[in-house]
This record gives sequence, C-alpha cells and structure tokens, in this order.
Amino acid sequence: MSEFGNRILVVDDEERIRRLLRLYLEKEGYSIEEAEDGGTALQKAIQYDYDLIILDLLLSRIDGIEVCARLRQQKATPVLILTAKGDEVNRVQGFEAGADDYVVKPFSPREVVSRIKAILRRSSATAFVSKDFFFGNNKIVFPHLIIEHDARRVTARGQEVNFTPKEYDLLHFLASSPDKVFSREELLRDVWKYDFFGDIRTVDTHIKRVREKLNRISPEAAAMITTVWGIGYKLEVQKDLFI
Amino acid sequence: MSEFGNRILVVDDEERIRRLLRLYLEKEGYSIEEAEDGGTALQKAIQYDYDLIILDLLLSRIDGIEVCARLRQQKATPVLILTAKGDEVNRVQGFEAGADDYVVKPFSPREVVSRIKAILRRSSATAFVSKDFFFGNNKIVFPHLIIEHDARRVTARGQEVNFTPKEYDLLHFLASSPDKVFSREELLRDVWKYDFFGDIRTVDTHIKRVREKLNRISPEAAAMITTVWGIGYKLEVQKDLFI
DNA sequence: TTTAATTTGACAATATAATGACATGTTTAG
DNA sequence: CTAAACATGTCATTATATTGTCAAATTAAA
Repeated sequence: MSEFGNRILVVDDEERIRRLLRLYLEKEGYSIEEAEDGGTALQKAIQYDYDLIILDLLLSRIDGIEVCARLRQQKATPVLILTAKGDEVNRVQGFEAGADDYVVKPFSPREVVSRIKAILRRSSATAFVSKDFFFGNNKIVFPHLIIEHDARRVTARGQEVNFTPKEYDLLHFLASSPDKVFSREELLRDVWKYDFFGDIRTVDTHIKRVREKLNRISPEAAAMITTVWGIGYKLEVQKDLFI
Repeated sequence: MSEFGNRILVVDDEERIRRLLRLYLEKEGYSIEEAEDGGTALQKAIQYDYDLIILDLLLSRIDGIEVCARLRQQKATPVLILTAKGDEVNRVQGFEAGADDYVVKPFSPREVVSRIKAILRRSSATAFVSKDFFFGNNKIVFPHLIIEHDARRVTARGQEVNFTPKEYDLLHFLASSPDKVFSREELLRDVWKYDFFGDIRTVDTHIKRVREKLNRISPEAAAMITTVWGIGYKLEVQKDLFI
C-alpha cells in the first residue's frame, strides 16, 4: 500500500455515481480508477493491486456478489459494497462473499469517505500512527467550542450542547474546514445525501437551529457561524481574542 | 501512569515560580520537569507522557491557551493553569481549551499541591479504562460501574448485577470504548456473530434489558447508556470537571 | 430608498426509538 | 429424560424527535 494516494477502484454502472465518488475521493488524495461492469472490474482487480474496491451490487444482482466472491479467491483487497436500501438478501450474500463494509444508497459522500478511511486504517494495522491520529480527526478544538467526533459530543464553555443528527453533521462539517466558506449547494451536497434536491433554504433553517442551541450556552460559539452574504456560511475562527 | 512519583511538567517563564513549584512538588514525591516557553512545552508534552502539566498563561497570553488547545488535540494529559488574578477572559478560554483546573496567582503552594492531588485522583479514576484496557488488566472502572471481564462480573453501587451472555457482551463492548458512539450495525457486527443478519432492532431490545437491570440497582449506571438519536448508542462517562 | 438575501417561526410530514408481548430455542435441575 | 426456567430474537404499537417547506419579517448592500 502506498503511503498516500491510495488506489481505489470504483465499480458502478451509473456514470453519475462514479463521477460523484471520484470527485470526493480525489479531494481526499486517493487515486481513482473506474470500471463499468463486473467483468472489467474483476480483470482490473486481479491485474492491479488496489487498496480498496468500491462495488455497487446493482450492476446486476448476481454479478456484484460474484465479482466479490471470485476476487476473494485470489486477493485480499478490501471491498466496500454499495447497495440499495432494504436489500437484505444481498447484504447476507455480500458479507458471505467477503465484503468489508456496506453502505446503503443513497449515501452521503462524507459517510463513504469516512468509512473508507476506517477500512484502510484497519487494513494497514502497521501504519497505525496515521495522519488522522495526529491531526485530531476525532477532536476539534476551538477557543469556545470543542467537537469530539467519536462521541458526537459538542461542548461550549465546558457544557455539552445537544444537536440532532443533521445539525451535528452540519456543524461538524463546517468545523472540519474552519474559515472556509461553503455555498448552500455545497453544504447540501456534502452534508445531505447525494440525492437530496429539496429547497435550498433548508440549509438556512438548520444553520438557525445550530446557532440557537449554541447561543443558549455560548454566544461566542454561536458567533463563529458566520453568514457570508450572497455566498453562504462558514465557521470562523476568532483571531483577535486577546486584547 | 506510575503508581507514585507522577511526572509533572511545569511551564512558566519565571524561574522563581518554577523553582518554587519544584520545591513543593518534589517534597510530595512528584518528579518534575520544566519548560520555559510554549514551544518547548508542547514538544515535550507530546513526546513524553506526563501525568500533569502546570501551565502559566502569562508565558504570553496567546501562547498559553494555544499550547493547551493544541495539546488537547493530541493528548489527554491533565492541565492545571496558572493565571493572574481577575483574568476572567482567559479563565473561560482556558477551560474551553481543555484545562482541568485553574489557580490564580499569587497562589499558596499548599493549595496548588492539594489541587494537583485532586486532579490526579480524578484523572486516574476516569483513565482506569484506557490504562487497564491497554495493559490487559481486566477491570474497567467507572464512577458508578465496575466490569471485571475475567469473571464477567458487573458491579454497580457495590452490588452485583446479573446479565445474560449477550447483555454482558453488549455492555462490555460499549464499556471498552467509553464515549464512542456505535451504530446498531456496528454493534451487530462486533457483539453478535459475524453471521447475524436479523432485525436491527434486536439491539434496542438488548439495550433495554441492560438498562432495566442496571436501573434496578443504580439509575446513575443505567443513565450511562445513552441513545444518540439517528446514530446508535454509547456508554457515556460522566465528567464532573467543575468543582 | 430599493432590492435582494437572510432570518425566523409555525407546521406538516417523516423518521426513529422505546416498549411489551410473544414465539422459539437453549440450558438447567431434578 | 423431562419440565421448568431462561435467553434470545421478532414484531407491532406507541411515544418521541427530527426534518423540510414556506411565507412573513428582518436585515444588508448599493
């Protein structure tokens, strides 16, 4: 396994999904290759050493499982399976065929990225002093706000603040790239599932709720969520705290 | 953490203060190291495992908070902050950056010593988990709950609580990674056999039973099992940081 | 001041969790 | 060996909480 730029093979018959995954994974520094059908996938997977294979079961129901099972006979490459909701039968078959993880479609790109990181972390037990550890993937600390991702806990002024799932996801996403401005479209794409096409003002409502809850405990923390007029929102780190 | 002779890092730019603290703390059996500025402190703190860090905020106002916050991203070492009288702004920031206690200068050496003892007592109470976990000791100790893995015995309020195998496995699994949230899928995968593909709500039922049994003996212990809405469950460690 | 964008509150539609009752296995005691 | 006690998983029901939409009120920019 290369130290950075892990190679990932994305197998899906929908061009849209392949493009979406490529977009998000390349942003994380992975190197992506694509395959459209099971045959090509299997051939590539055997010929090259990928660090991970993302496999959509809906290629054709039998096909996906079979690719996974036949690959397993020859290689130990981790496999992450994408599958439709409630597709229980395939879930059983998938695990039996040796899949390492499962993601139900529609998925949120962030979730897929984080699961991929988990798989790769697991599969390279030797490299456990990973970048993530040192860069505090788990704990994000700001002057007025602490986010512990494992615990999904947000603390302001030493007091815990309770958020709903979407609220938390939104806040955590903003906090993961402090000072960076995101448009509402971007937020919908990243924090919501990829097939959410509702009202764009939904973002505003959620921002409001996050601010509200933070504000009860710490106005300073609430003030970090900044509106960039005409553009979107960001989580701003105060730099002039010390007078 | 060594049983006696805990290692303490004293960070202060005044030589006089460092000497004073060393004098009193060595008399109590602590082993002292010193750092004169934030950079050195951070470097040492990350490189070595101290049991406590005493940090003077006046190093330079920005520096002290930053050292604390940046340290917190990587380590859980307790921090006691020294600061000038009435420096309210910094006090709030200090706690938010993850300080465990806070002493106003000028301080009485005896007070500092007793606060240090309190911090170390507290931190070893919650840190039992990781320590014992990592060193193969089978005892997981929480304020209201003790789990002895060899004996598969759970004690709350000094009273034994009887669990069925699955219930015990579930509780023990959660207790092995306190504060970490697990989805139902993860729990099924890790606590149940890998080939369990039944109803996901089975987890809920078992959680209910564990809570029920704990609750009869100790509501506090039962309350540790927290539902994270939309995500799953975790076993939460109470943090009574504020005196 | 005008215009466009944002904030906000209320509400309906969804989604998720807690619980109780039951069926089916599995162990234990006699 | 058998019956009772226990453990486990399922499922339907009830109880809660979240999420998205929309339109009116407010605010910012030019």
